[in-house]
Amino acid sequence: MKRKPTIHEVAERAGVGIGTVSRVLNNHPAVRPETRARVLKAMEELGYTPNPHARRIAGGRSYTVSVLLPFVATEFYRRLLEGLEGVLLEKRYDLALFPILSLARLERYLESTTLAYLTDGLILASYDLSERFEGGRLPTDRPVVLVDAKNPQYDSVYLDNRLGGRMAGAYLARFPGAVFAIKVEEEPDRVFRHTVFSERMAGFREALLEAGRPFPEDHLYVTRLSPEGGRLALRHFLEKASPPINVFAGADQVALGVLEEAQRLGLTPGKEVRVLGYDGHPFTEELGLSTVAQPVEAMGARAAQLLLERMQGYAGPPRAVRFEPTLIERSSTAPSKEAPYVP
Amino acid sequence: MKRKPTIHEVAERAGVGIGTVSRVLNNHPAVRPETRARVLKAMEELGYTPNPHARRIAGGRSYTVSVLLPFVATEFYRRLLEGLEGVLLEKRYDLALFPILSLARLERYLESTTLAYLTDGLILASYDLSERFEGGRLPTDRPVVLVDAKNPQYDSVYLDNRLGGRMAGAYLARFPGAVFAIKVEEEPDRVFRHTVFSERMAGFREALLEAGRPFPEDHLYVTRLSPEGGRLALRHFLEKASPPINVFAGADQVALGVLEEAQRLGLTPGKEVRVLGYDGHPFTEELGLSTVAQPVEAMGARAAQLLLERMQGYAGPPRAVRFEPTLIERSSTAPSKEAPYVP
DNA sequence: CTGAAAGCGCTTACAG
DNA sequence: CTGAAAGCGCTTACAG
Repeated sequence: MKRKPTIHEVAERAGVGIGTVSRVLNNHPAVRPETRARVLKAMEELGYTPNPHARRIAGGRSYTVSVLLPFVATEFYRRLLEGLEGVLLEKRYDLALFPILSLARLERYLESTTLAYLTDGLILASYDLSERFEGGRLPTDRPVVLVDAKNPQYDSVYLDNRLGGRMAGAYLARFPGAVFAIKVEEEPDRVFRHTVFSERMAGFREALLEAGRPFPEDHLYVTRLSPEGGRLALRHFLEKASPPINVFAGADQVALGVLEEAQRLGLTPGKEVRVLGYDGHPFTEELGLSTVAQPVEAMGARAAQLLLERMQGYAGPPRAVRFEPTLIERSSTAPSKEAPYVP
Repeated sequence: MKRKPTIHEVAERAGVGIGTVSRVLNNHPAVRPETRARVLKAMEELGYTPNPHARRIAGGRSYTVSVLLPFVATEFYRRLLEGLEGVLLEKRYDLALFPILSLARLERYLESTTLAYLTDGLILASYDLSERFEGGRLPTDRPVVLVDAKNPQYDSVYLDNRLGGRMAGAYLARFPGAVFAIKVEEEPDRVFRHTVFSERMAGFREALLEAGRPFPEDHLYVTRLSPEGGRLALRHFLEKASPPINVFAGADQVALGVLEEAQRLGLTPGKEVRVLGYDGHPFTEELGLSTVAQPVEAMGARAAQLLLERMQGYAGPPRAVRFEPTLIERSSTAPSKEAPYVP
């Protein structure tokens, strides 16, 4: 395999100095359009791509951003990364992912030796770090943006999960039949714990209360995040009440299992068993699963923008960007078009 | 926050040239022990740590290794990384983790722009890549080592899962009562599919056959990898046969659910329900869960060694290192000490 | 608008 | 065994 072309070869081919090549690389305005075009062409022909290590050494920027995220494999993080990547790649930034498998690892990430620390900025997903670090601040001088989490010390992009829970409660309260809910359990051994599931459930209870609908304790089923948890939950609920019943599944993954089990039992979703998910993941559409949708990609994109601004020197106070969920009604709660939902 | 110290400051403090500092950094033999000691002391006092970007630029090595692994959060990968880190950190190499969320991402990892590609070597975990890339080779000129996977083109470290399945089958065949098994389903949308669960089950069936024990089709329950899957499985099995029954759970995670459900139903593990897991994860010990244990940490360590050799220039033919599992008998299959298992 | 030069933090022959 | 120098692939004032 032959060596990667360098800036020198590009310069030679384009008939310019290496400084000029560097300028087009960095979108410096002081380059004549024709010159720029020639350089771009040379890069194209050579298959040139800049060496981030050299950029880091020379200019102090490596054009890569670290994303620290929980080591849980869900559609949520897939979508979040899509949102982040969308805006970052466009600005020619690269992402380095750092799944947090343990606290020791997180700390190592933040040590100065590791590459993670040597990137230009950090996105921290889903963790409330205030309890873990002194003063709630990460030991880094790089800009940091939180997403799916909130902290007064950093720019944060988050969803109002309590509102989402309230929407779910108000919606299901309209229907006849008992109301049930599934709460996703936080893993006890998870390095950091996030509170999204509790928040959803708190909002849900509030809304039911306001609607005057009873919600006895044994109408709540707690399980880990898995479709099988949803299956077990539905079996449990059917021992408590007869159809029609209404189930707020707390997460689309779990709602999927409720649908699977309903089908196995010959119960019609949207009729005998109304199921409402949470997340708005792509797969809900083809399943006809009603859901409280989070604009995950948009949240990721926004977080990336905030970080970009910080990396470009913005030094204002921490910003908190709040997103709201949307309830999407599909056949799992409303088989017919007769009664479209109007909040 | 003040700037990181550089090699120059270390040199000055130690009263030597920067070349000498670099030599002790790289364990070059031609350094007088006293000089080395002085330099080390200066580094210590300054809190010096070398800049990997500069090292990469200057010497062609960044002392970081990329680990590409599936984005599935299991104890298995946690242990694997421990094994890898153990030997790599000792040799002053750093790890960069690249969870493979999608095929597009894998390909981007391997493009020359990204940091992943710019590390010194690659560890690829659990994926059989022969179907995905032309000629079964990754588009990189860095050394590559596979772990928990096997490919004739690369150094591979793998477990004999078929043997593990056979051991499980031969072991459970000794007991009275019907034999059941849980097969973990491969996620259809997983970028690459690994075959470990099928291999285990194939070995299991073989051993039962050889032992003359029947294994009807409906004694196999298929589920995703989750404790809840194990709970559903046990309920299913108990509709097919009365205790005592024997369950090969295929994975410790799933076996955990079988134990949970047995407890819920008031059935005694090791007596009414014998449960055998697979993986040998740490949590099995305190649960008293019998399991077919994989030496995951050792596999990781071995893979790291192979990669280290390659990075140091070893150019021999691909090596395949096979590991064997061990059956650990605990109370979930043998409540008393009366009949210790001797294969 | 552009080139030549200095410098980023290292490594590595080259001399001594 | 060790220092001084050249060079890795870039960026960025500095002159023009």
